[in-house]
Amino acid sequence: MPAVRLQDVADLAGVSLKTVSNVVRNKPHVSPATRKKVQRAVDELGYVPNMTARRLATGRTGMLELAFPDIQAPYYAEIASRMFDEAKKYDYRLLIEQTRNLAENERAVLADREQGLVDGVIFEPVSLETSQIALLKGDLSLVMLGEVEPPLTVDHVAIDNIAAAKTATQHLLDRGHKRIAFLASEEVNSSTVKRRLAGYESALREAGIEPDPDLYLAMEKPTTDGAGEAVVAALERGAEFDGLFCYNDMFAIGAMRALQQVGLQVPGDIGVVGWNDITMTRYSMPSLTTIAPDVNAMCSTALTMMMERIKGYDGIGRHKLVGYHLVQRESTGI
Amino acid sequence: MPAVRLQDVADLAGVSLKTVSNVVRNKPHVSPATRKKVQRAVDELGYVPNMTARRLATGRTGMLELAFPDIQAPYYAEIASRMFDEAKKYDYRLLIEQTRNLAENERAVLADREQGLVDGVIFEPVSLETSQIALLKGDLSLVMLGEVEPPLTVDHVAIDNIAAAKTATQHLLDRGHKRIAFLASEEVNSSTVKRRLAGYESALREAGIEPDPDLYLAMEKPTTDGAGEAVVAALERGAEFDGLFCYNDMFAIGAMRALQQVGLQVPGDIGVVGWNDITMTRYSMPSLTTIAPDVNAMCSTALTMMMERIKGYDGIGRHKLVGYHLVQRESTGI
DNA sequence: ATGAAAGCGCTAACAG
DNA sequence: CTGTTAGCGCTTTCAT
Repeated sequence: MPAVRLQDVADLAGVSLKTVSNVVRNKPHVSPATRKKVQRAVDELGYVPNMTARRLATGRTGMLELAFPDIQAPYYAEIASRMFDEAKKYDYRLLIEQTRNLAENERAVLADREQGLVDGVIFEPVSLETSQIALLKGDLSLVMLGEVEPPLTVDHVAIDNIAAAKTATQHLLDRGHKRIAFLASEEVNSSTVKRRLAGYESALREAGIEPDPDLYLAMEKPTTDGAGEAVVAALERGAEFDGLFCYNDMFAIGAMRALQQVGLQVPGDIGVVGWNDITMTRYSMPSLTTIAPDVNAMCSTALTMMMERIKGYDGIGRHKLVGYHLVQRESTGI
Repeated sequence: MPAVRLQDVADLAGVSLKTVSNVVRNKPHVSPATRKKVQRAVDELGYVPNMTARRLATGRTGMLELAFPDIQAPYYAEIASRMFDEAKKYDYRLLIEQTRNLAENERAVLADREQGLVDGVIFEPVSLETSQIALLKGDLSLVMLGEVEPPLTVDHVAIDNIAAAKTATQHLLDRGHKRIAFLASEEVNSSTVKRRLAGYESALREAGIEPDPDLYLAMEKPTTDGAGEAVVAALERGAEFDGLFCYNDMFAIGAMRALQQVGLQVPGDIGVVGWNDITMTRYSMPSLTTIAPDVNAMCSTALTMMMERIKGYDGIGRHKLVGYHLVQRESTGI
């Protein structure tokens, strides 16, 4: 079954190669009669265009890269899923690349594009610094996701982390919790942690509460287990809190499990809030109150900007914020 | 920054295009001196090979497609993650395609390959029938995952679902549970459901228990919520059971949540076993006993077979089984 | 409206 | 060990 080529179809239809090409790509300048004749030959031979050849000729790959830490993290899986759908709208396919939080891999993401594999990269870096990104970017069409400060030339979409963190903390305050702890790992993404911490502190101060450094629960390991361990360690060293705001949902789930294991009730003794609204937050015991970023808007905004870049827009980097809301569930009462 | 080509490097280094090509691809037949000279030119110009052109010339894309229902399902996310790593070993990249359980999409997976985008497809179908797969396959390098009966020409890797279901049921029996229910949705993948049901019934019969049709809990919707609803419905119609074997972990988590919500204890009143050993099973309340397929072996076996197919092996389809084991957690007592 | 010819950048015979 | 010559299959001027 040696691949059938444009020429084969042209021969069978008795027209030139060019005409077949026009028919296949639905270009104008072909008479209906010719079109029909060619179409029949295409069907008969089962012709399918060779994308690689088309790419070489057009210089367009029809492929976008989505690079983030880890496809196994539910939040990223959700982003991937949405991006797949969004890319399809523009007739683009998505190539996923996992950085595993390694600066080395993040660097490779920006360098790889020269391989001509993709037309653009949508990238959520966690380790790479702004200066490095600017350095490596070159003329790559790049859109960044998340909180890392992008270089001036790079488009960027995120949610307002400070405001959202404030919302989460305020919710805990509203529910009557007074001593609220903040659980995070600097290892994940320190600039984002800083923003959420700022929002958390700001909410406390507005309520007349001075943030207690003792209630900043830093995790040793940026994992679900690490979250549980950090909470238990805090309890053991005598830290007292009745509210817990977690950097992400998995940390919150790990923390809730650890709390319940040492006999504390959620939300009875401690109210817990997570971040991301991953699917599992609806099924954890108790279900988890969380900050839900508008992932749909994030993905569609990113793709829109990407398409503009690909089409040639070469202006200064645009910084867009998308919405979020707090979803209240059992972990903060009902 | 107009892309620098092989010829540009050749000009600068003062050698032929072919020699540069040899240096870039680390081929032999190049003197160390020349190699060094060329390398310097490559570095100076920042030359990076154009993959598209290379593909067109070699006919090899260096890309594999992984097609399955849904990247957001934790089990598939795990498979994807492992496959990414495994593919990298062979210098292949992975293109993910979600079928969303639609036969139409599954058909497209098998047809798309002609686009020449990928060298092979690793495919977990749930809706497509064997005959259709055989029809559409053509000369595509294909390896199938999961329980669908593959055509004679197609390679296939799976775990022994009947034996594993038997193991799960036996475990419940061993823990003293007598009336064990089976929770599944025919909609997910009916042939797999049948196999697991067979294993479940076989374990019961060996224990001298006649399977009670009343304890086959069929879900209306193949979702986590659907699992909870099915369990509650069964309880309401008076079904009595003290053990529950679930088609997958998410269903088990949904079921456990529903059971606890109506005041039943897990494992006190009802022992629960899931399937897949997704990460969340370690953090659910209670943590979930589950069947853990050897995903690593599955992925490496699939890739090995794929590489053989790509290299030209054209024999009959090979059917490989990989291992599994039962991981005991709190949902069946400690 | 259709056809002929010239590449896209690279690899792969085949000479030298 | 190095250089020359054809393509890979498609798109795209430029004629016709």
